[in-house]
Amino acid sequence: MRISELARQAGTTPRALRYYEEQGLLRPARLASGYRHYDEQALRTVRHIQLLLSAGLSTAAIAEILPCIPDDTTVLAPTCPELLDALGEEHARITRAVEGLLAARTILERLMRG
DNA sequence: GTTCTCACA
DNA sequence: TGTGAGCA
Repeated sequence: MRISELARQAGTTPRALRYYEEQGLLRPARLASGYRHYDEQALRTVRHIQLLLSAGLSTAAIAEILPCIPDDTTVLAPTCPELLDALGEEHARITRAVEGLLAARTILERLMRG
């Protein structure tokens, strides 16, 4: 399928798909016309990308994690043990971010109480 | 009509 | 990431 079709099925925009490619997250084939060509697998990959982005991961981190996710799975399988360290860092980063937000919320609550 | 690349305030 | 230009 072409870029607009994949974008439609994935609920995103062609712009975003080109960006993913630029970041090394997708490698669509090229038609003689120069148009990008995506297979059905691309849709699953895009969904994985969106899931990881929603988890707050950087495109760089996603580029490393993506190849460790089986093509046909919705769940993130621990196929690459060596990746656990990197994921642990992301987890720690998110934990720090959450703590920061909780602190910010506490300050706002105090301000609102007057 | 659709996609491509490149550039931008 | 959006938008527009200028092509093919």
